[in-house]
Amino acid sequence: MTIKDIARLSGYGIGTVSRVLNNHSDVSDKARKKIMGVIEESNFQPNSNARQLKRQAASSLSIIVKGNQNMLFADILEKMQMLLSKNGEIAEVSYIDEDANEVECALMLCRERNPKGIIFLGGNLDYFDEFEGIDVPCILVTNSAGSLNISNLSSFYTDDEAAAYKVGSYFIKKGHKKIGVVGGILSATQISSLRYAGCIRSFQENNIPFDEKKGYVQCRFSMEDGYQAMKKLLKNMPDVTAVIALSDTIAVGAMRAICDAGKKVPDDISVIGFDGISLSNYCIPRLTTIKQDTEKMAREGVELMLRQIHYPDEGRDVSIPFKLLERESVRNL
Amino acid sequence: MTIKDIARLSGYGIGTVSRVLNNHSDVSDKARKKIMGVIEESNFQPNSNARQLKRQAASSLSIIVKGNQNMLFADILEKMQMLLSKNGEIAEVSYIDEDANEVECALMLCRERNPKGIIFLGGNLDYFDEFEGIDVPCILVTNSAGSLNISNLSSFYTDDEAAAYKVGSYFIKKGHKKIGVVGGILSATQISSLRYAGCIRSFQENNIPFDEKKGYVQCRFSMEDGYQAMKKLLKNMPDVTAVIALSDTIAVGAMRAICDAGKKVPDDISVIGFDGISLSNYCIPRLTTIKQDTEKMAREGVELMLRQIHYPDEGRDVSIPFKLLERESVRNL
DNA sequence: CTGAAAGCGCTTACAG
DNA sequence: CTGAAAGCGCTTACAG
Repeated sequence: MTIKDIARLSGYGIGTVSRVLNNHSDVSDKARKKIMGVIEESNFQPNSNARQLKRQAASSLSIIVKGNQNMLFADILEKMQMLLSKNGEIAEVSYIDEDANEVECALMLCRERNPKGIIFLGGNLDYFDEFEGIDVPCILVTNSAGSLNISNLSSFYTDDEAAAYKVGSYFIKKGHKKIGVVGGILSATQISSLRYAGCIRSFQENNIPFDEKKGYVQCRFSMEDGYQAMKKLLKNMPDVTAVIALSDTIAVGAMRAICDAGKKVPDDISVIGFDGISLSNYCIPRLTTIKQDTEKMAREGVELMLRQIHYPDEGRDVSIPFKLLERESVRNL
Repeated sequence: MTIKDIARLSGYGIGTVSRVLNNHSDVSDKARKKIMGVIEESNFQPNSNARQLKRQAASSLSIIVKGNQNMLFADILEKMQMLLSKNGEIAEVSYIDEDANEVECALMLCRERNPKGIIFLGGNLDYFDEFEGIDVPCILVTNSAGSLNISNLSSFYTDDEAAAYKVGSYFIKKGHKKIGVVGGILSATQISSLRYAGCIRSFQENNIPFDEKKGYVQCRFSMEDGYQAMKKLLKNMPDVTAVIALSDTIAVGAMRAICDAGKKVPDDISVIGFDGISLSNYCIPRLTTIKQDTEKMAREGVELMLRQIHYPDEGRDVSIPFKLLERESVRNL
């Protein structure tokens, strides 16, 4: 069933059918009615490849999410889609692996789907040197792209270094001196490096001794990895009293490992996570964590995108305030 | 940059360029080399809309996932993608809302992307009466489509009724008599209805009194909803000793609510979940749950899809055995 | 082995 | 308000 069939069936030309399909105003009511009838009856749906090919015009937005299982991104995505649909925009979302190249993915999207704009949930700055092929407005969320200085690339991010510094300082203020860090593979993700750097700075400024070899166990962002990393940390530092987990997911795994080692959170070991995903408020004990303001990231990101679609604009690089949520997983020493 | 430019730049015709692009054998080495050089140099990428429009031939598989935050589906998806890529197949995945119409989505995909086959992760049988427009092989996972009798629709599922029956009976065998059920909105999801029916059957066969009005609190599949539902159940049935949560996510919320009410799992109240997602093994206490065999679902689903792509075949409706994982959230009464 | 041409299903000036 | 026609960027018989 093609537009030709509809034209034949309705007795009009394909041009008129196309106009009806695209809601143009210059069609007689009679023609519109007749054609609509045939379309509905035959359940016709225009071929979107032909449509895209012809109009070369952008139809929707694209969102690229790094990681299938990332609960933080799932949260932001949900909020963004709500805002977008409230503004009459549709977004196609593509999930890629946590380590995959998002810019390559964006390039492909540009060719195939021709989006009006692209939102990246998570990103690795290393990949962005191929960015020149992309000329629609882009927004990167949770990472800063400020250092790249690309005019059609904005970013909304949490200051991870400062957040981690706050976590470290908080532990120290609570009297902790034997602090360990689990999670994040430094070479792979900027977020980990930034958070780790913040931890280190807090230790140094407060003269807290820290043995990088023993006190820091790298791992991927999953519960199982957090679990294994914590077990290792417990071996490296049997007297550890406070653990900074570089994400909530890792923290949940770490708390389980602490429990399995016969210790209690926070009585024996205190734990703080990052992100503030929903789970952090339902685990037992409730996790003290850095809450990223996903609400604000989603809102400001979408607003800027909507604006830029219409009026090309300078890129922005906006740090979104975070908050340390004090809950049940930390005790005073 | 189009195929025409490449033809001009290389001194060959567009037909030859196209043949090189599609790896046809009937091209001279000289031409291939020259053209490849130009392609690489100019970083040319064929327009996939034109390609799709022309060849009308299926290129990849599609996977439709119902729910962004569904950790069970994320797990199955990951396994399927691994298997698919091992077999040289690529799958495009589309996420839709937990309540959205997956058949509508599939129909759109068929028009736009022309997939070789479609895999549904989750599905609502009510939507499948519009299925006739789809004629590629389809696989539905975690639901049974057997009752539909559609020849190009197979399903791999857990027998939810039997699983719930087993959970109910297990509690009863452990001496529990005051049993509550949280989660799942019966009118919205078949899975909930099936699981609930299994619970009821176990109660009836064992003469356990059950007041549907008080003992069953419906809720959506999230921790927050599980939390609220459990609070309500606690009010309805202050003497409840065992809770069947219709998913692990709900169970985690429920355990938190129990804890906030000053009670302990499993000492005061036992909890069992469904699905066996990763989290169920890291929460405190570890959750006793029905483990769906995602490994097997993924493997058998992908295998059948691969076979059907090549040799059209009858649909199958296969129940995948589940397992009750006995962990730490249940006690003997 | 190669090129010229038809055609995939649409949209949109253009002419009436 | 409407139709005939050009053309989006490809692929693939067809003819050589």
